[in-house]
Amino acid sequence: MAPGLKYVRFFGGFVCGVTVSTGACVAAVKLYLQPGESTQEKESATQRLIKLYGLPVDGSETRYYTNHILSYDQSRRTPRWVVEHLSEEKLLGKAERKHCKFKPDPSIPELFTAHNEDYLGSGWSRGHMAPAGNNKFSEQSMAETFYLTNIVPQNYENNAGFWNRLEMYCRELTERFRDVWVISGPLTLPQTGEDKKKIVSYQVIGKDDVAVPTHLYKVILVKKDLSSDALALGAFVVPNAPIGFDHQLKEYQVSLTQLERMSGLTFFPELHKSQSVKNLCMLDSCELMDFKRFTLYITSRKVRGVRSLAKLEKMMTELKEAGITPDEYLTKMYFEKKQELLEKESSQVR
DNA sequence: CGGCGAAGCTAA
DNA sequence: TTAGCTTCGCCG
Repeated sequence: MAPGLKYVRFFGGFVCGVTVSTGACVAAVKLYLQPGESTQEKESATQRLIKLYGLPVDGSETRYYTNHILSYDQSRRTPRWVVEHLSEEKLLGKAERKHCKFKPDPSIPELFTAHNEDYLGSGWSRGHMAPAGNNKFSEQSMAETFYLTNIVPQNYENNAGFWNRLEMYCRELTERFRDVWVISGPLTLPQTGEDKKKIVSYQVIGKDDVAVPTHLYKVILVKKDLSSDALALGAFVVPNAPIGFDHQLKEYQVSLTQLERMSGLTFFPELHKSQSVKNLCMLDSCELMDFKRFTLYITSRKVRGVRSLAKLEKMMTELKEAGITPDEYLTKMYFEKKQELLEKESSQVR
């Protein structure tokens, strides 16, 4: 392939691709034309550099998807931040994650993208920043959350456990607030050694050296209704490690300023400090599902997808052995599934 | 809900 | 024969 052609594809792919970032295109063109707009007779060496060869590009421009927005870190092969909006309506649909596949984001140049092979067998799971479960209303938007631009290497237990319950809490907030905005992303925080020196170190995985974050953050901003300006905000920094039911979400709350200092990001630049923003954990509970409720929820999800009568009975037995009594919802689902499987299995035998 | 990996199938 | 995809079963 000719270098010239490769450059064109590269430029087009990542400034003006799927991301619909017309703003970034305009900005890039403007910058490029600036030296030409100069009325000076003699161009400076700097202007010639810009005109002839251009300045470095970091690929961090804002990328727009159907239901999330993100900035990508081409060096770490993970997002820097991912923004999404949640509402009750968006959680109602029927889109299913089983129809989705993790895949490289087609708008990212091959040189800078992560691949599934980086994650598989690495000891780390592929953790969504904008969760699939927030996109029940649209197969398209759910599929887009499986692009690896929205994924970070995440501890299995954390992903399926504490972080999962935090995502559930965000969805629950839509029951009490008209608008819920969430910003999520990875952090590689300095750690103090025995000698008191602070060192930033993080694992990288796969051929693409995908950075494993030490922590994950989530900023939650809620607005009660259309008439009121009242806002509440919570910022959380969670270790990328197993976190049991003996820990509370509030243990991981930090001030927005603290998180901004850690991340190098300004999260709501137009939200003036003067405007009154309440502490989310004062206005709302900030309590995640406890063990019993969580187990009941997970079991009901498993019952929904179970294939054999034997497995169904086994699941219910194990639940009771754990000292958990099925609630009304699970009981109803159990009997429905039992009836369905009885009909199916009897028809197969004959 | 959040994931993984082995088995099985298909196409080149 | 093998790579690549789908199906299936598994776990927290």
